[in-house]
Formats: sequence, structure tokens, C-alpha cells
Amino acid sequence: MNRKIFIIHSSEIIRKGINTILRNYFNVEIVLLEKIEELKAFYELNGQEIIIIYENLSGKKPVNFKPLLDKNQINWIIFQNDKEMSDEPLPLCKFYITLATQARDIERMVSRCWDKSKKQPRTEENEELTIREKEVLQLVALGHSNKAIAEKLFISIHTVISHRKNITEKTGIKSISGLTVYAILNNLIDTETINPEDLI
Amino acid sequence: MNRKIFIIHSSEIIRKGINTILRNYFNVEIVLLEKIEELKAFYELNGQEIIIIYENLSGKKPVNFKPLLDKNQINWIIFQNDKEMSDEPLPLCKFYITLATQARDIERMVSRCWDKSKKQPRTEENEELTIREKEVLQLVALGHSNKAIAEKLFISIHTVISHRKNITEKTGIKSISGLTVYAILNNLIDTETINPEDLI
DNA sequence: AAAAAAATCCCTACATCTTGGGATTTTACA
DNA sequence: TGTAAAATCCCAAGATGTAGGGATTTTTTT
Repeated sequence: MNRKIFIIHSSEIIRKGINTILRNYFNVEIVLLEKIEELKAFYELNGQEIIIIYENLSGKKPVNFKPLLDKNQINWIIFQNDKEMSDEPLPLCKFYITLATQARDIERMVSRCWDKSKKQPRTEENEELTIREKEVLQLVALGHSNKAIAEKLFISIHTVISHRKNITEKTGIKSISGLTVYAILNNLIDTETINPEDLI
Repeated sequence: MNRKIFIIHSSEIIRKGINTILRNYFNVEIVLLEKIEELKAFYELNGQEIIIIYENLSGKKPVNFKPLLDKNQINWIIFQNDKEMSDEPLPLCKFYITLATQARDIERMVSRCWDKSKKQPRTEENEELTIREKEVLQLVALGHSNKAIAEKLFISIHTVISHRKNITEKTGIKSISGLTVYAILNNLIDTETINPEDLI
């Protein structure tokens, strides 16, 4: 099931702060919105698991998202300024973020919102890349097209595509930039010696 | 001259939010601190150009950093909660960040802090990327498609393509992997904190 | 030698990116 | 307040990549 996190807050600083914190822990799409109204643009999101983190400064009664996104499994986390806690209990929400909240607290809150359904399996079958796959990955990270890789390795483009499919499957990384970072972290290419401008 | 930005704020959310915003615009070291006392660990920093962004919530009279870091050229920007503006004028500081401050405003403030010392020498035909171009480049390096970038930035895909054309022209880098390496080397993305598996 | 794993090759339909043209509106600055 | 730069938007054709199926031949391993 597709998962998303919406961060709705009027302050760009806070939006980006929470985003930075969550990005490190959760491999899901995070959408930053300034106003609740912008959620309307996502009406078509049905049947998704969603966490909404939204501000409730000045102690107002918080919005109930249920009718807004009815087909989705949603949980929400309320961002509340320390000093302005509402007196009334907040509906369907057990989690609060305050200005002072630490990264690990935020991470824990989001985790709990999802934990009840299921933890990411995180298939660590340790699917090592084969030699050929590493060669292909290296060339991908060096900026070569499938066609160019085929020529360089004296194989057909179909084979290259097959290898890339396997690489994507094993690493779980789809994007070229993700693969590039992976290649750097796994010493398949070297940012010290390689000039980005050399990367065709 | 070595330049640094210190962000001092008790809230991790805000520290990381400002950091995320500034990282996109300034290729300098940014240090995040929770308390002013932690600045002491940097006493040895002499003869540097420093900007300190620190919180002054609850309208207290702000700290004067001058004696603290005397040998440095320092400027500071005060983080002030909207609702709690101090009545007395703040010394030597013309810039404020509030909760509601936008990325562009923060960037401008920091720019102005440094602008007065010296205008960018405009070395060579300094084909600097614009702010928007950097934003797009960052998202490219984070693995997003043009379409996804368009949605994320609330612009049309045509605009994204335009920006990418300009980026390619200015940097001379065509491939996504090359742009990713460029982004890493220019601190637009951070391999320390970003997991390649997060790169969609 | 049989089984398993790796490497090779092929296809189609569709999605996405690139290239090479534009044009208009906003914003910054002098 | 006018100008330049930045940001925005649009099109079409062709290139390239992706997703989903396969299949065959080499190597390795047991």
C-alpha cells in the first residue's frame, strides 16, 4: 500500500525541519503544504496510508480530516506550540509535536502511527550484486545510457536492461541519482577523483 | 576567508529547518547548536566571517556575541517568535527570522549580512545557478522525475524542463548521475544523512 | 552430471526525458 | 520607473528508459 506523509504548517522553517528529520527514517513520499486547503489537490489519493502532521497553534480545535480523505487510512499528528496547548482533548490523535520536540521523538511518533498496521519488512535477503551487475551499475553512475553501456561491455542493450532490472530489484533503488549515491557509498565510483563534468 | 553559519536554537525542528533552507543557497559550513554555551567549543575560530542565527524567544534581551567571539567578523540574525517581539531595539542586528519566515527571506537576510562586507567578486563568467535552479537540481539529485518535481514545487513540468535546460547549460553536465555528484559536491544533498534507498 | 546461479538475449506498450524551438509574467535593482 | 534577470509556461518529435512478460546459453556449485 502506498504511504505518504503530509506536513501542513504555515512556517516553512518548521515544514522543512520536520521533513529533514523524517526523510532520514522513512522511505515514503513526504508532501509539504502551507495550508490545509492545499490538501484538496490530493483528493484523488484513495486507498492510501497517510500520516498528516499539521499545526494547531493558538489552541484552536483541530480539523478533522476524516471526511476530507475518507477512503484513506489516515493518522494524524498535531503540531502544537508548547505554550498554547488546547484544553479540550484532541480527537483521534495521540501524538503531539512541539517546538522543542527532538528528531527521535518525531520519528517514534510517526513509527507508532504506522506500527499498528505493519512494520516495513525491510527484506535484508542480502541480495549481493553480481560482478556484472556492479559493472553495469558503475557505468550507470558514471552517466552512461543503456545503449552506451551495451557498447562498452560488448553486450546487447537488452542484457543491460535485464541487469538494471535486477539491480533495481536487489537494491530497491529506482532512480539514477539513488543508484549514483549507492555507487559512491559502495566505492564503485569515487567523487574524489571523478569530476562531475566528466560524467557524460 | 573562511565563512561559517551558526544556528543556535533549542528546537531541533527549527535548527534543521533553517539548515535545510540555508544549505541550498550557501556553500559554507553550517553548525547547529542547541544552546549558546556550546559556542564555547568554537573559541578557537579566529579571523573568520561568521553569521549567528539564534533564538530570542520570550522577548528577552539578546546576547551580545561581540565579546564572545572578538576576533571574528560576526553578524547575527535573531530568531524571534512572531508574537513575542521585544520592545527594546536589538543591538547591531537588523534581521529577524520569525516562525512564518519563508526560505527566500532567510536567504536574503543571510545574503545581506555578507553583502555589506563584499559583493560577490563575480569570478569569471560566474554561471551561478539561481535559487530555483538549485531547488530543481536538488530534487533531481534526490531522484525525482520532472513530473514529481513540478508537483513538489507547484509549477508546471514545462518550467521544470526549462530549469533543467538551464542547469545543463550552466554546469555542462547532462547526466542525472553527473548532476547528483555535482549536488553532493556542492552540498545540495548530503550523503551522510540521506540514505540512497530514500532516493525515490 | 544435475541443479542453481549468472549472464545473455528478445518483445511490446507505455512513460519519461531531451532537444530546440518559442512566449509571457514576476521580481530585483539601479 | 524602466530594464534585466529570473521564473514561469507551451509545443512537437525523437530518444531513451521502465515494466511486464518471457527464453537460451554459460558458469558455478553441490
